[in-house]
Amino acid sequence: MEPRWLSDEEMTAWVRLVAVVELLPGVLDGQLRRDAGLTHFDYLVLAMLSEAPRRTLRMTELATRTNATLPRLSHVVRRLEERGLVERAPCPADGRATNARLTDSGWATVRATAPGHVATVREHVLDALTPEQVGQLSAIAEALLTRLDPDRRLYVRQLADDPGTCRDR
Amino acid sequence: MEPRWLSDEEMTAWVRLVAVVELLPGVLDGQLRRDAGLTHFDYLVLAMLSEAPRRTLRMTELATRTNATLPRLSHVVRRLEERGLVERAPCPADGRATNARLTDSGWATVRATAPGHVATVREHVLDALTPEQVGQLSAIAEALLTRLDPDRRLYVRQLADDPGTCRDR
DNA sequence: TCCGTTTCGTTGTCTCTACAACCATGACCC
DNA sequence: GGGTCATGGTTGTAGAGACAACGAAACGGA
Repeated sequence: MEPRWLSDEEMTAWVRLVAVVELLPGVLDGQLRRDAGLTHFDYLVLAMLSEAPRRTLRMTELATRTNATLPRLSHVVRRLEERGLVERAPCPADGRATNARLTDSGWATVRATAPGHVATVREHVLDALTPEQVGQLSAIAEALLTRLDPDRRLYVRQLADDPGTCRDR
Repeated sequence: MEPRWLSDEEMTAWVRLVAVVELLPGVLDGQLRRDAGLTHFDYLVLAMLSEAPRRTLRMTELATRTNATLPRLSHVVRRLEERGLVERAPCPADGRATNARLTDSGWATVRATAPGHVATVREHVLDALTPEQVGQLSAIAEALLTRLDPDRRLYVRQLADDPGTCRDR
């Protein structure tokens, strides 16, 4: 059962996409590590918390918003907690759940780090594209995510009424 | 020095791109690991060798074509050699250089693995896009690579007369 | 109430990657 | 020839992710 092979156009697009996927994390990690001792994933965790009400999210919700598995997030949050950037506390309403909260120190770190990070994103990604291409990229990435994450469990969604935090009943 | 912030369109595109970059490697690694015990990067190394004349490339050239650093490649090739998929031999023409060569076993592995890998690429990436979007993706990725790898040292290029292999003088 | 199942999260182990240090060879130049 | 520098590659080690196993709390019937 031979599969449908790739056309030249498809092969070119695929090779380039693979190269981007291989190189982009290194660029992001490099800048953040030099400037703040953070992984890009660390930054993502802190950023998601910083945007949440009370700077607090449940681990599961945080994993969803950072496209991560729970074990991975657990390790990362433990390390961030050891550095004083995040706190963990059991959820009063659900004994199984844990709330992660951004500390003042973590908040300060995010604020100090964001400008450099945004500059890097501009320099290496957005400013390389025309406004039209930014729109195309958005649509393409959205289409890919429907295949990469069919259940739509991951990546950001509307937050209308669910704060994602575990509070008192 | 506040940086230029991101517009809504830019932010959306960026968030989605980050999600793709986060999820795609897992999908590729997962299928290849289950079916062949290979990392996607392992597969890339084997595939590049399989397309080279005499199934042989110098380590530096192989690193270029796989978008990898030399230390990383060195570790990977050592492990592939331990599994009998690749051989290393000093280059007769340049005492510093090492030629990596795909063994018959490695060749068989590539041939056996390629169909499943291509099917995965189709299913999770290319078939999610219209032909027009494939072209857009190609152009966008090309534009990004000029920023991510300004020296153009990495990723595939024309192979006109340079075989990339170190042979006898 | 009791038992089975699901959900939530942590931990241990193994593999892989990044980074820096290192060694050997070749190239250049006086 | 003998410095000096550049190039090609390997190795050691420390850190981060994948995966599986585990435990604890909630839920859902019988």
